[in-house]
Amino acid sequence: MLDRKLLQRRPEVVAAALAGRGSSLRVEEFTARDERRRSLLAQVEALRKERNSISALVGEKKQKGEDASSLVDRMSGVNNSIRELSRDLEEAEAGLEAWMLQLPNIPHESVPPGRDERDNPVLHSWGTPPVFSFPPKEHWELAAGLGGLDFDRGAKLAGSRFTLYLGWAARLERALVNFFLDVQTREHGYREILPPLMVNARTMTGTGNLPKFAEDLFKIEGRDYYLIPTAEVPLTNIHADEVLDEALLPLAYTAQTPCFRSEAGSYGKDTRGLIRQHQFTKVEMVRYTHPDASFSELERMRGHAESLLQRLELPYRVVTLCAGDMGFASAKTYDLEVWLPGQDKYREISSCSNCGDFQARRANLRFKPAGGGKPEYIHTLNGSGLPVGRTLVAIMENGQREDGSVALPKALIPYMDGVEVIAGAVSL
RNA sequence: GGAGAGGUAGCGAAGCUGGCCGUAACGCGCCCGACUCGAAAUCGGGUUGUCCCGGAGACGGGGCACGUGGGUUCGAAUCCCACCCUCUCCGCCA
Repeated sequence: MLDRKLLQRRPEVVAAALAGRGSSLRVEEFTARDERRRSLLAQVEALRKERNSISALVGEKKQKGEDASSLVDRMSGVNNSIRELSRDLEEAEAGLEAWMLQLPNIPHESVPPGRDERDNPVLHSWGTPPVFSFPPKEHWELAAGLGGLDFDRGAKLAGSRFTLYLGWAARLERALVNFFLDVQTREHGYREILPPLMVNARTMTGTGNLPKFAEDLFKIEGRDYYLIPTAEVPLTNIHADEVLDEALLPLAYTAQTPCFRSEAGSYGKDTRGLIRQHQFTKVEMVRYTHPDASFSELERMRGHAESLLQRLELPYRVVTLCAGDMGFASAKTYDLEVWLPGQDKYREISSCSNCGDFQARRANLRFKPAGGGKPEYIHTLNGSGLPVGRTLVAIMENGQREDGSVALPKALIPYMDGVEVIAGAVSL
């Protein structure tokens, strides 16, 4: 949610930002709605003031035992007006609120302009894509020889975009989760959280997943429960409606959770393999920071994600998302793209965003400044560190050998009971 | 699911025979000051949020908020109804 004051005082700033994002919302609509709301509010408040003073007079008279019936008569007229105008005011407020919830965040000034992913500049690259003496396979082709990933039975059990992991693949999934959490908690200072996997609409609204993106979510029928599409949702809402001491900042949380996504808009995309699933495991990072620190904290958090890829010896590059390609709630986003030899291209594996105060306004996340003063909105950041399925894909494709086996990164071997190579004969 | 208790400021807690008690008693915490070489202890003072109007600003005027939403009433933290959540006991359950 954007600051109403900003929309009131500098509508041109918001208009320019919306245009840069390719949004069709028009700021003039805010102005019209807000003016109507404020005019109604002024009327209602004046009437309420009158009601309060009459009511006080009635109280005095009654206490003295005097007759107050003329005042009581006058009050019924005032009350009727209040009732009518309040109804209009409520409608105006609700309409404005609904409109505001549709507004995306404003890109930070350092965000490059652009329409879509083709306009995302590469910040830097790490590692060298491996050279193979044979045509590298995609991960699902490798899995056909190695077992471990049973796409057919996943589909039988649940449907398309569900996969059954067996043996080494299930074990590798668990190894990656443990590896990621160990690094994040021991070395990067994150506190491990195990949040609910279902949350209510209020929580989904806090992060910006509702009301606009209901289509992307799985909802429990007949109940106010939604399956989380990422741990960002519960982690960012942990302190909703709280006022934290400034001394607590920055807070850093991590959690590994299944993520559930309907993938409603992606029919036909990535239909084979693990790249795009309805359910996948992800380790997420969330940071709550002082407003002055959020952009430096974004760099730090991106470093945490990069560190994981480096330890896994996976070549990647970092791109800065252009204004037109950024997510709804983000003020600035870096994507980490890992090299996939089977696809012969870089594919997104981590997204690190600074949402500024956008989510904090929705979720009512504030801190009390150390020197005293009014509560201020916290800045929230989130990043994947890392999604487990896509990491498993990258490990398979980058570590593949001519015989169809897969050499594991050294960092994972302790987590795999010393197994160094996944081959057909491996039994885990 | 059944029975009972409760949801008030950052935290704890009073108020709940309806009207100067909601800038909300009292306690803790926090901030400023005194004492001290300094600190602790002690003493004095301060400390809700939000929205609207006016003002460059210090600030001034007003509305709202006692879990949420309704209702009764001239007037509701206080009475009534529904719902949500927490705690205790019972039942059921991994």
